[in-house]
Amino acid sequence: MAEKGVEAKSEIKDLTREDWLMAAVAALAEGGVEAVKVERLAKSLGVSKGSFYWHFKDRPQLLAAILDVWDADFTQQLIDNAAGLATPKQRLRHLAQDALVKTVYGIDSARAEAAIQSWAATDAHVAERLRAVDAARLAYLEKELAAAGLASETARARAKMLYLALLGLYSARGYNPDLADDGAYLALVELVLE
Amino acid sequence: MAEKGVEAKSEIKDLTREDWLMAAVAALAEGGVEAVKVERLAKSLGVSKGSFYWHFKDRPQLLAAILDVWDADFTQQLIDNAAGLATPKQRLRHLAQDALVKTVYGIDSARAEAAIQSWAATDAHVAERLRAVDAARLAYLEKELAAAGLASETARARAKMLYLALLGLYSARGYNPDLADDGAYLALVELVLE
DNA sequence: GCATCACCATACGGTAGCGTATGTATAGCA
DNA sequence: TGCTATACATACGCTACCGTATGGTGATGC
Repeated sequence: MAEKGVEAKSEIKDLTREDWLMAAVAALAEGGVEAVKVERLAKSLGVSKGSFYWHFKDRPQLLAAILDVWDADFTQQLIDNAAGLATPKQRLRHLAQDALVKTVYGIDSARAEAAIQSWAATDAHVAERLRAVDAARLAYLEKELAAAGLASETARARAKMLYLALLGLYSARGYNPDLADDGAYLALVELVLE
Repeated sequence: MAEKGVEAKSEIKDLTREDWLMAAVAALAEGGVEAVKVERLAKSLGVSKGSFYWHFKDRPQLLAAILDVWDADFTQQLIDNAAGLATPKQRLRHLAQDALVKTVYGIDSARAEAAIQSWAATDAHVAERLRAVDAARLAYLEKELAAAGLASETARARAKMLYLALLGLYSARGYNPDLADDGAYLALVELVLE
């Protein structure tokens, strides 16, 4: 009786490692690292934690995998997406837009970033990885600002302004949407470009 | 034999409610809300939790008291300190300096702020109080920027820029001192003032 | 048609944390 | 010398976690 197509509609299928990972990232974005608990995720996925320990060695391994997902899917593509445009100003504006609207796999990347930020404040490994990401983003901003005609010292300072404001915006998204004003941020981009 | 001066040097004195509170605020600044645990604080204070439950009803009451301390001692004085200066630009510059260097009771107020920020992302009561503080700070910045000669729409947008960047700087202080660059922030203040 | 393997459930021991109940030491005071 | 209040210690039951051990089940190979 049961149809055997490659994928039946929504049969009670086994979970994949990615299912667990995405649930974990979602939990991180919503409640911070302290919300990423094995047994809570299991309940939210409708399985027991026996499933988790099949796909992962332990909780630290899950947390490390979360960072990898964030690094690969939430971080890299930002810069890549803008690379095609002609002028530095266009690229910077496009990058700002991207940084503001992005949701990946249905997860608000701003809240994920904010969660990782505060996570980094208490975990040296996370701090190290985050610093690396920050450095890459800052270097890119600085480069484009210099290409847009700013002196190198000015470009460096203004890159930090842009990035600090972005971090603040990510932080504010979690509790104060009125403050987390995309328009204000875009206005800052214009201001920084003179 | 025992001297009975009002305060002997450092006898094994009983703790006060304030001792507990300050330890709690310090723990919050260093490890976030999740680090504010009754039994951990007790150990760090060299007493048992019997002491805690003498001074406080329960943990929620401690957390509420933390917010009160932050509100009163970390928030209000900032604006008050700048009030005496002559021109709006002077007041804004002084305010920026204050926001950057402030440590209260030996606690880095930036890290405390960052902790409260991420706390607000998962607790509606905290979010509400933080929004009120944000609104007051923003209103002040906007007022001074307008007094410095900016059009009202511009003043509002630039107040948000300044404040978002400050939040970002607070966030970065916890893990990336190079990014949390006071100089860049002060340069932003100047840029915003044209 | 039976063995194997992928995937999951169940049950367990252990820790950290909360709040409560109750005992205890000390100081002030009568 | 006893009475009382303050400030803490100790011991308890409870919950939420982690990780492990072990058993079950359904699909697949042969």
